[in-house]
Amino acid sequence: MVESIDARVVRTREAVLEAGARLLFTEGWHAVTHLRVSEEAGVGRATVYRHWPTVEDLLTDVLVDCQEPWEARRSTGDLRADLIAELDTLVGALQDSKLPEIMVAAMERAPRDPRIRAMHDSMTRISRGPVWTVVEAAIKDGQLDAGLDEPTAAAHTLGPILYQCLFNNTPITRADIERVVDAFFAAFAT
Amino acid sequence: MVESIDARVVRTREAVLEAGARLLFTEGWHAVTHLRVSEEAGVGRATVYRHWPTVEDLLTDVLVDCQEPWEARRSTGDLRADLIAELDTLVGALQDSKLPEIMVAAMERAPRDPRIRAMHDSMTRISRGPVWTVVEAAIKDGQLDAGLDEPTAAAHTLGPILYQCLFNNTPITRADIERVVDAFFAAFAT
DNA sequence: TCGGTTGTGAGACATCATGCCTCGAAACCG
DNA sequence: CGGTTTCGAGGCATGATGTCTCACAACCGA
Repeated sequence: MVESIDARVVRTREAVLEAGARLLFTEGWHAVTHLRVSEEAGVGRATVYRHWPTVEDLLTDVLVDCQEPWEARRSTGDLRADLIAELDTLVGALQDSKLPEIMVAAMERAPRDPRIRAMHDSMTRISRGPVWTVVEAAIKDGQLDAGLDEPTAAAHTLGPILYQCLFNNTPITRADIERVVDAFFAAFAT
Repeated sequence: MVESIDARVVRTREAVLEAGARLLFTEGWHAVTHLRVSEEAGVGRATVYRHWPTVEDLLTDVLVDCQEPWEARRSTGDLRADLIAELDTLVGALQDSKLPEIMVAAMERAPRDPRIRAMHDSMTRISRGPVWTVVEAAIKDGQLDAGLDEPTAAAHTLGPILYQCLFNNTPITRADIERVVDAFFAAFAT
């Protein structure tokens, strides 16, 4: 038997989460406060507090709400092409959104809030998954070193890309991605 | 002709910057506020405001103050050993201080504050320098690909290490460092 | 040594964001 | 339609922040 939920609650949650996501992805994490979100959503400030007592509650829901499962694309059998394609997708997501800022903000707050840490871990896992799918298959095929595990594979593929994005602060080109993939193969191909 | 500076000013600046650094490296960025710093330094709150109107002013000075030039150690001629040694130093600094938190905090605030961005760039350059010194020498020796530039070399050495530190959140062992260095050589040795 | 100058500490004060609460009104569900 | 629940508006307490004043002590230069 399904609990029926008050239509007002549905409307409120929808409006607030939508406004929260808009604020998060356009102005960034710091803009997501009860006050700003309530204004943006056209909702009473107290109402936002009622549903999400803390900003972390709110942000958690906002992020869960917009984490559509990011599945790995179908393998073409060409290991190099597959890996490049996956990293390309990731880079695309990094380039045209506030994703880096959100990741960094989550990273910064993770040590002080278990829910944020959970979100950060979840984001890490999601970004890592597709790469690992490809790599894992290649290991089974005997094309890559069987000693590779998921964190290590991620560190050697996502690591350089994220470094360039977060520290070098330069746009990531197709050539950059190919260099990363080729370096990865040079190091771990059997 | 040198401007003589009031001894009281010197004392205050010294005490405050020292307290700021202590707070920054033990409790982290978020702990550095005018109030906390003034208490720690045994100085009036208004005095801190007088010298550093904003927290960013304060943090900038604190960080500039503790960025002793981080010079590369003397090359032993053994490329692999030299690179491992440099990365080892970096990892040591990462492990037993709040450095990761500071880097992340700077990263998060950089887009919204030019001074913080400058600090972040400066930290990036400082961390990158020793590695590049080693790599540059190896390129001149013909041991490494002449196409390597500083950002790329950093991405492929510091990138995986920082990824492990910031995303995997696992301690970095000597073996991890060696794997990174070996992967780097496998990819870029001539 | 001394006197004018200047930094300091203590604290008052206004402001703002936050979190909590209450209330009447409106919308909802059965 | 009627009891229940949510909503919006706004009040209130709190704590952090930034500014200001003022008496005092330390400083510097003569």
